Amino acid sequence: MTDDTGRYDVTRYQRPSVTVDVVIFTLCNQELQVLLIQRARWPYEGCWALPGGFVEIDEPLERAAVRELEEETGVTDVYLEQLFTFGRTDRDPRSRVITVAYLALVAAERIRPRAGDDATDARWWSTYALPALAFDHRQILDYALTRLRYKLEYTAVGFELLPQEFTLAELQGTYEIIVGETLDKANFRKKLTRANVIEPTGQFRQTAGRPARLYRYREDAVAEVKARRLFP
Amino acid sequence: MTDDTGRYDVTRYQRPSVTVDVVIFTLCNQELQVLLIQRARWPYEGCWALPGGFVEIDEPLERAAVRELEEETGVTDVYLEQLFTFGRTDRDPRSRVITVAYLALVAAERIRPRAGDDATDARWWSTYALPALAFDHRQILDYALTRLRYKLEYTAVGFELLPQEFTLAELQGTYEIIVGETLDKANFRKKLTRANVIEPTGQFRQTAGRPARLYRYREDAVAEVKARRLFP
DNA sequence: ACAAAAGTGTTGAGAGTACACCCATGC
DNA sequence: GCATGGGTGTACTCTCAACACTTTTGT
Repeated sequence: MTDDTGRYDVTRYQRPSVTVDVVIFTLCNQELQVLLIQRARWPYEGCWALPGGFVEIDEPLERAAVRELEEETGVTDVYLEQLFTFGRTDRDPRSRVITVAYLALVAAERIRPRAGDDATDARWWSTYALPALAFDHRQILDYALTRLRYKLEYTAVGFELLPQEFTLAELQGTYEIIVGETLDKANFRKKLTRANVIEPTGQFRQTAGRPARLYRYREDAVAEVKARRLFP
Repeated sequence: MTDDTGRYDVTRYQRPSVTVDVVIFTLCNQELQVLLIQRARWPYEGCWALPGGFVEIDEPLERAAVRELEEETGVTDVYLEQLFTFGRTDRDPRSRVITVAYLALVAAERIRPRAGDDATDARWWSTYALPALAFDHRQILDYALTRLRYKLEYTAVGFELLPQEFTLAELQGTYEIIVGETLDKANFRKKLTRANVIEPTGQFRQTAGRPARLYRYREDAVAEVKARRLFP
């Protein structure tokens, strides 16, 4: 620490503002969607932005992220992961603002649509057709997308976007949507079986054809699938 | 952003201090070592800590990390990667301090030993025999170690700890020291060959036995070895 | 019976692992 | 020649990817 020399102390420094921004993904209409809110005032008035806000002085970072997430979606207890801290000096025209970005995954049916309780417009956008974003939020979103795709390759994180019980076809569809390529049914199933991260519930779901066995995520499964990547 | 509702503005918030802390690893005496500095004053007076310091108000985050690194080791242009941002409210007894942790890898012979230019004691410690650390620095260091070991499995980052030219035995030794297990010589070589990240320089190094071929890192190599993990 | 969707088996190619062996140098 | 360390070949196993196939339901 620079102040170990005795030449500086904590109060001598101008302090930056610190915010959290949360990239909230969900799966809806066969699309990966992200929640954006429309800014009501300068700067970037009318522009869409990631949900986020200032970190309170007595609030842990992650709790700030959880709070923002809850304010916008009404859900708590979802997958939340710190992504990266963005600290360019010119990223906010008002003053020096450092933002800690988080990645959240929410199953579509868990979202309680928020009554627009503070006149701020908020809606889900397809990640394939995004509007212009405020600040460096486009960069943050791209980073989040890259991380999500990458993470899907070697962890079981895809379950977080599905309901508690799901069929293998639904899970495969999730993966296909996110990574943007089709996967072989048989091989996908074999890998999941070997990874040992899901278990059948014993229930079935009616379909147009043969009923599909329902699975759930194994609570005792290791989040990190050590063995190999889950898809090609 | 919470202030989009119009109820808040930037100046309304008490701001935390923001620091960077850098976990600087090197390889020396067949050990993975980390650079620590001894604190001269309260809090944690006399205690060892990671090098770090406050982020200037007009200074990008990464530049602050580079600056700290240069102050302590005299080197620039080394491998530097943002690790994680630690934001517990009680991590610094002086006030709310959020720290952005960075991971740096420096080849031992690049280090210009710094004359103790500001009476602060600084030295390298083996990661196997660490002293008590100030703040939450032990947690940060453990996180850095985990990340380094993990990253070594699927990237070529190990080269950063070696001189520009190295033998395969030296490279294997690096990996063995960091992951803490012995590797099969033949298989290690085959994997590196397939990964296509190194090339022979044409030079040789004298040894007690047959001279060893020298290699260098391929500039055009992709940092991320997509194919497979580099070791079992 | 047929369509639709679930679910399985087979096969060849390549990667991982273990271990034995050969090669070049100094003394 | 022999010790020393660098460097290679081989054989067995496992995983991967592709693709054809069987099973169970509704109509």
